[in-house]
Amino acid sequence: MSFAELGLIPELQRAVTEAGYTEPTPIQKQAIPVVLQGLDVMGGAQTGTGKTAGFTLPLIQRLARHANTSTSPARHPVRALILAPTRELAVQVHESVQTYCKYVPLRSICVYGGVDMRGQVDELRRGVEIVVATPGRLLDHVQQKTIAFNQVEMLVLDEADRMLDMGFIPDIRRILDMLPEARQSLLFSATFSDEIKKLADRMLKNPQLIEVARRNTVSETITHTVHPVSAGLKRNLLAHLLRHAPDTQSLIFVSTKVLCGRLASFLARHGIAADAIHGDKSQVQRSETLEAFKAGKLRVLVATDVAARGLDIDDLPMVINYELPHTAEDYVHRIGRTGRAGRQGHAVSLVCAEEKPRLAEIEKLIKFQIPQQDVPGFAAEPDYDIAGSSRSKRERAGAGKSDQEPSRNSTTRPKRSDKPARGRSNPGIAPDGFDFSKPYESTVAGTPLGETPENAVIAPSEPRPSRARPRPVAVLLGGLGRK
DNA sequence: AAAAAAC
Repeated sequence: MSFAELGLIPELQRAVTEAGYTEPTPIQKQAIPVVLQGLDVMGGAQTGTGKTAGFTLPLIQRLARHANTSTSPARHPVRALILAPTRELAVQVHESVQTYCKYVPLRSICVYGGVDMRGQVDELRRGVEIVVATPGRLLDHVQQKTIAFNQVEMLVLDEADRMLDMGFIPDIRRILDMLPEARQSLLFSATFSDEIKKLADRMLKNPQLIEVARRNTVSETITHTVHPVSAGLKRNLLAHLLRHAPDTQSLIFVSTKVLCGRLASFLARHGIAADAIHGDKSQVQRSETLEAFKAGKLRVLVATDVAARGLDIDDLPMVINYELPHTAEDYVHRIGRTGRAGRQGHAVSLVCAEEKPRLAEIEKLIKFQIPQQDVPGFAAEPDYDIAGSSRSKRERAGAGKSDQEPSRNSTTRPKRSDKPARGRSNPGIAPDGFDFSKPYESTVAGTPLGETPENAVIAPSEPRPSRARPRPVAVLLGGLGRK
């Protein structure tokens, strides 16, 4: 089966061939003919299945029926709207649009926040048929009257379930209310919850259901590994793993923005080309970092779940879950960044005792047990199997050390008990005295070395200069009801 | 539970 057989016009076939594709993926085989007919679509597909080309190609062809070669802006009204939940995702979809528009006289733009509006306004004024956007900035343009929706023929909602999670639904509703009734609409979502169905009812007319690759299944080309490890040794283990795979580019997921930045600078300070991407970084930084990673200038990208879904990085061989995600579904999304398009991929998870329930949930969802592998020198403490009870946490906090009982922390910080208690003999303190498992506590430079395994690879480095912290310790502890 | 997204 070729793209020509799906009914694509020569201009698109040529662009597809030049992009290096010969055979349509299952979702493309299903979606392209249906969209070409002008029907509404409710689509369920994982990322990495070719979903984006599955809707951009027929969308472009529909618009190309009446493409206008005039240079007059008035001849280039907005005719298609594609909405995505994150800026990176919008950029990526737009790249696909641009690739396939190469031999078709249609103009497109990507519109998102965090950057100056003027450039976008100028481009809109010159006339564009296809707008790829994140909802907030799009509404901003509506308010400024720099965009008009009265000629919109097609609407695509990508990653609708994520939009829902992110609270975009009111924005989506407002946009829907402004669009012409007579239009073709496509909705893509990884899950079909009641809320998604409600949105689909409102947005789609007589939708064709397209679903490939059963939801929450993972690619067969990915090998999964769990390394049991105590929380305090995680970053040492990470450095160890990275060192033993020197030519491997990897994407590392953490669950908070603070840890994200700290882990990246920790790795960078130890000679690994690493940077961080998360929502508190400026959009310029986010774009530059992602580009540097894609270009191979960074070996390691540390990310929050901003990067969990949809991001397409070619040939990414390894994803590491520094912390397991809080919902099992996010595991599927995160590791979906590797092993794409039939390639081999590795999904490695560093799991401490408190995360075992999450691991069980993940294994239930993906329907198989992930092999566990102890790394010599980093194996989790004996009570690894005792998940959850605060008593075991307290014991664990002092595990292997008899000289000091860090009772202060273990009793006053119940919510952070999965992190190692602070103390002189805490193995969570690295040789440089930097304990980044404690987001809000400053670490005194020159803290005596903890019990680091013999084969730990952290090189000694300069004591970290003490610097101002965003929030004083006393305030935080007070807030948690200390004493 | 945390993350993301408009100014």
